[in-house]
Amino acid sequence: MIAYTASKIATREFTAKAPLLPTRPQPLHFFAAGTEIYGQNELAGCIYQVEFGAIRIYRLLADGRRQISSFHLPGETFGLEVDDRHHFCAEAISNCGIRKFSLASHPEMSGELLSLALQSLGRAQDHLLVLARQAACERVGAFLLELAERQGGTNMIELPMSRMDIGDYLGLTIETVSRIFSKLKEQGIIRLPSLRCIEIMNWDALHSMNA
Amino acid sequence: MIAYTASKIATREFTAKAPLLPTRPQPLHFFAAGTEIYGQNELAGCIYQVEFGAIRIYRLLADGRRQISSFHLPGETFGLEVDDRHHFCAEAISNCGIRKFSLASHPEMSGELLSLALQSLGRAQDHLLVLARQAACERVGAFLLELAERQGGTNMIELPMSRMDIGDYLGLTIETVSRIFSKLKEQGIIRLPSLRCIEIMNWDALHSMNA
DNA sequence: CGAATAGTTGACCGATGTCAATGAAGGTGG
DNA sequence: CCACCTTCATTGACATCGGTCAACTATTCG
Repeated sequence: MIAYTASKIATREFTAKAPLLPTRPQPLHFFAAGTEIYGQNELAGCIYQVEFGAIRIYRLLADGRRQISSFHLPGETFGLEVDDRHHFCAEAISNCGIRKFSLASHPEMSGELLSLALQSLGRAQDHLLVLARQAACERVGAFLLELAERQGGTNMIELPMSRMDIGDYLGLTIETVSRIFSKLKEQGIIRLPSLRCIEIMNWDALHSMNA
Repeated sequence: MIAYTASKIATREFTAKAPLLPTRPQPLHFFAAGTEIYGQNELAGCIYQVEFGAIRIYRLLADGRRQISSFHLPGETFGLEVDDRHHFCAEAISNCGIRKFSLASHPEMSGELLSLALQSLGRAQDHLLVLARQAACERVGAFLLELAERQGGTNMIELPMSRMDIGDYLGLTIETVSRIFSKLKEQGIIRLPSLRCIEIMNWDALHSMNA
């Protein structure tokens, strides 16, 4: 659908991360930005690992509200479900390369599943805390810290996702997200060299937003 | 600490639920209302099953804000952690009887762990959706439906927890929780025979609050 | 270069939080 | 058994944060 240009494949996305599933090389599947990797109610049974690009996992409510439960960056895995159906959609945010592992045909992976499930659980619980008890600016702060950490602790955060994605992840509107970015910029806590890039100038300030 | 009176042990709390861990009878531990079952940062490694009573799992932020991530009713299990430490506190809401299964000394239970983890994950994800994208009255509606379902689909819901617990679970203040209960009562959707008991009069209305 | 899309900013409003007063329930001691 | 006291819940008045609507700006893509 969308031309696959080199510029889309950001350099940092090739950084290696805990390679959980190196059983044997699986073919790399490409997904253009915006395309669906799997849909709600489809049969589950595979684990996906991001090679490059970024993906979002989300649900839709009947009235169109969307809730993004997680983003996944290179090296990270997704696709594990509570039962044999997908309860979420997975979509490529940017152009992606993804490796797919069928659980049925890789029984040697079953040992990994518990640790994958626990990792997902831990992230969900952390996210829960943010959504339940943090104000908008604290949510954005937590989001930036989380992204920075998952990108290796760098000052220069790359944002593969749109403001709308961020809002749907944090339970905020795009306007609020935008306003808070502007406020943090005014306060010298971050810089915004470009729309999809944030430089953290004051880590302490970000950390002190959270308890 | 608190006298253990028969009246505290509500009758419904003995109803059997999916007995996940019937490996062999474990001694029943008693916890008085308000007492801690385990604390944050303590060593983990056990699974707990509620025999009767109710417990809350929560974290505290530095400024005192509390987030309750889950409640557990008779038959349900809790205590599984992402690593070897507890990241949450567990407290008895009412007087409780609890069975404790050490993972180390019950290797035959390891098969259950994945399904326990996935069940926790599923609940966390559902809760996430509620907190991220639902208004206060929708949250309360979802909470009532969840409790009713976990109590066997009954119309008469017993609330073992205080308004403050409910607020800390739903990311609301006690005043808001109280106001919404009052509003639902006015609209004839629920009745409040007593503080800790809610009768659902109009299921459709509750369901239609959520998407 | 122009159109479409994404992001920012401002004005305004409403939902929810805060603070305070009142009311109800349950436990304790007389 | 009653009265008091403490704790919990409800209700109201008001403030505030964040959402909504709308205009404007910037960026991207054709």
